[in-house]
Amino acid sequence: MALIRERLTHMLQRAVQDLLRDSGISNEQDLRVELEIPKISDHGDYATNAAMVLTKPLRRNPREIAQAIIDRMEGRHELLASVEIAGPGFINFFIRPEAWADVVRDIHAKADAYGLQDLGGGKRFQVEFVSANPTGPLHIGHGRGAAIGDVLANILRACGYQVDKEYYINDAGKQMQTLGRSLYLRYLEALGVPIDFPDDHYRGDYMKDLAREVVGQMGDRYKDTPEDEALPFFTKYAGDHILDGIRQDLEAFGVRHDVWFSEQSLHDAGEVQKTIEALEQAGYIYEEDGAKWFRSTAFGDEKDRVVVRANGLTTYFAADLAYHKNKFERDYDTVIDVWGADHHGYVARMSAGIQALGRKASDLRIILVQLVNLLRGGKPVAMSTRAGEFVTLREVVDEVGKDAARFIFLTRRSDSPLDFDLEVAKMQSNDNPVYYVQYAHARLCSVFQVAREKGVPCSWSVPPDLSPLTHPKELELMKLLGEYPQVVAASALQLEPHRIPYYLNELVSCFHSYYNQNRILGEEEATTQARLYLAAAVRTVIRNALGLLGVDAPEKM
RNA sequence: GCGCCCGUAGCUCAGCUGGAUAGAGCGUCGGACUUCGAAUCCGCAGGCCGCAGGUUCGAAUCCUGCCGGGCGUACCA
Repeated sequence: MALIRERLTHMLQRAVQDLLRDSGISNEQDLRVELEIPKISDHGDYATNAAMVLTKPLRRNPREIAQAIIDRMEGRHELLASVEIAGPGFINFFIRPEAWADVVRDIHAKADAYGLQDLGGGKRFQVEFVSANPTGPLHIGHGRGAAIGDVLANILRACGYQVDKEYYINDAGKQMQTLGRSLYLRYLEALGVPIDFPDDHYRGDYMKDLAREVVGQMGDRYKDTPEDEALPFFTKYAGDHILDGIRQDLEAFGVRHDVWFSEQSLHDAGEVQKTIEALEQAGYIYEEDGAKWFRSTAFGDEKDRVVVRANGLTTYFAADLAYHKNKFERDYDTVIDVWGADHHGYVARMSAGIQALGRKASDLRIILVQLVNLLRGGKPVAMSTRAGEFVTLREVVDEVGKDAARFIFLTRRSDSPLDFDLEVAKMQSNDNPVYYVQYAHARLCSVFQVAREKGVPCSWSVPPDLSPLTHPKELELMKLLGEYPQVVAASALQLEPHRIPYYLNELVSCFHSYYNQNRILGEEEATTQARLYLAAAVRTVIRNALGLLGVDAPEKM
């Protein structure tokens, strides 16, 4: 049973195509025919700009065109109560009220699968996100990236893409040496050896904790070992344990990556060298001042970039090129990178890189996540990684909760900076948008609980008669429920997870309003049955949408 | 200097890749619980969509130039 929007879209498209063909016009590609829900209910349940868009190719008055389109919409009387031509040439469609019930039956039939669809055709996507250096705990900025990447992947999966979530571990290079040495020094310090701790080492308290841990396990075994011999142990220990902590923090935040990819493994397998050779063969490498340069300007970058320094060492960018080459060799159709916006300067060169390696620019999509300003009571909280003064993601999750933190991160466009005030997040807990949504779910569960206690039937093998659903709020609810798949699809195509929380808010707001005006239980039996059936559909959609967001849908709160 | 992002209600932000009279939450003020959960609902107030041009039937949305804020501009990782 096709949904309202689909049926209407289909009908409209056929009419437009017929009209174009009859006018002797070949298929126009870039016709922006849209079917939207007007802001004002007087403008119909749906409206289209089709006639206005056709003004140019047809060279006719939009209102005339509108009438021609309507005349060509076959079978419209089954679905439409009326059609109007309005304003500059909008066509406003008024759906027969009883048709909306199809949406509710459809939701019951699909249940958990309502909202799932096949846009991707099984195409393989990879979403790489967080990828924080394993040199310290995750902070709140990582949390935002984690929420966005995780949910984006969920949404894409819901749309029929085959998606892997990946974390790139920067476990190579000088920083790891520095990390190991930081731990080594803290270790000695914990054993009472006087040390001089350099400014450019990792100063955070977590290193002291880790050092105490080593002392607990190893005692003074490395106290008299020469630094050169001791360092490999400390480097590995620090890297492993910090990464482990990151994994646990992500877990507590509801994020689980499918693949943890080591940068070091690229070096070990010689892939960095191979990548440079591949670029050389493609003619994009030249030498200058003793270094090897990648000609990224050939693809619109501002300047060329060094891949091998004069001292013979490869740059981080070279490893990143190898990494992306590797991604595509793993047969991903599209690769999505979620980066902090402070890395935006790297977009052009990375795009150049994959193009030089033979991929289309559109095969790599980079989402820039703006920074998070952490506040406490309106005042900025100092965030310095070097000095070790920062609030970790874990602390935030412990303080405000996983659900609230995720929801706050997701209820903003990623390219908009975000103020995250801990005090406000806690103080507001009752007015927090996430509780607003969760409350609706709990409320619905409660209604069903009461219904069961009263012996009112509330599970159906056959849909009840839905004709009692005539209240304006009921029609509005059904209309909104019917839009859910469309919202998920748009969210996937635009890579914009924030649309889901906004939709949820709208749906839930409508439900709360409805609930306050009407009783579900205790009405005449047919009415109660129809309303319960609708309520169950609302609950399903809330639960499905929250599921995409990785936010719990509690039955009680 | 150059590049990217952002300027929408007092505050925080949406505005669906050009549509009709620009929305929501918070905050202010005033209302609604003997009845399914008041963590809710209803109402009032609040705007030259940063400024100025341009594109067209139509601009918060697209283009150009300014103003203001953030970030970035390594043979660092």
